[in-house]
Amino acid sequence: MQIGEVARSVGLETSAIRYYEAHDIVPQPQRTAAGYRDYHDDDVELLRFVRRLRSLELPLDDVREIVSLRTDGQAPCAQVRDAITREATAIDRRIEDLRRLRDELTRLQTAADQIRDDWPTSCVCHVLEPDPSG
Amino acid sequence: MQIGEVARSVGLETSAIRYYEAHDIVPQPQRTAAGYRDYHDDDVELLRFVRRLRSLELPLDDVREIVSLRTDGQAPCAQVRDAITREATAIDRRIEDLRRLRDELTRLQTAADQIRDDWPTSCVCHVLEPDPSG
DNA sequence: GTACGCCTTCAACCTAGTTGAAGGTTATGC
DNA sequence: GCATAACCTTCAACTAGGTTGAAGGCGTAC
Repeated sequence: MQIGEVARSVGLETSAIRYYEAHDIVPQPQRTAAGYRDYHDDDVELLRFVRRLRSLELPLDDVREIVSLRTDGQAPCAQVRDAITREATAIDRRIEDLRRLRDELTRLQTAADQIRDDWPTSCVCHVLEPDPSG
Repeated sequence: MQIGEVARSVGLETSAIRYYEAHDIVPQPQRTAAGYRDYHDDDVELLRFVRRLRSLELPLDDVREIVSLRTDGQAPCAQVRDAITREATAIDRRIEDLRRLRDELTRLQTAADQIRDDWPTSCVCHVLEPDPSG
């Protein structure tokens, strides 16, 4: 199976697959006589697994560890569990940050709408002056 | 005023200030005879303004445009308004994505907790198998 | 004179790939 | 037998927004 077909089947770009190989996320596949990558079903399954882990936005370092356990025949359950917990915590933090930021942008938009009525005697940028974080 | 003092005053790293200068976000400050950057009050104000825009996570390209209008003596209100609107939209999308992702991680954690009771006959990684997005 | 803390530039590194150049391979049609 | 298209190969450079580190100069105090 050529890389393009694998890519379409798994839902990755060929460049991403080569990238994973170059960065030791997945092992190197066999090659044809012409030097083309030649993937077997197991390789495709592994790439599908990687795509799944990345779809959870797990960092590649975590993915590398998990995949290496799996290809060693060990169950990477504990590592997957830990990685998911870490990622969930990080996402909670990020959502909270973004929510605060979104509220601030809304406040600025509201203030800007009011200021527009005074145009051109006032400027929306004055609204930016008070920086709460220092 | 030396760069270190400016950095402490404004709340930026010295490396970030040099980065902004190198990438034409802010104009180059004067130099002392020894080649040290020498900032005036206006420069510091401008850097504070940049920090404020970045605290809203506006992209540097937007910041560059807004700052260049301001240093030309024009009111960058319209651009600030547009940039804030774009950023708010992007943040809404990102929050929605993260929320979905967070829900999926929660589901996985729940499933993992149930599977742990069956250990070692089952593996949390089986929970990963169904990939909803293809 | 030397120790410390500041400053300088430049290059490399970070994440997770994407894009493009230059060139080799395979299949199809004529 | 050859053109053409659609694959594939490697390698380098680019993305965003900086941070980190090396190698060296400057300023002041002891």
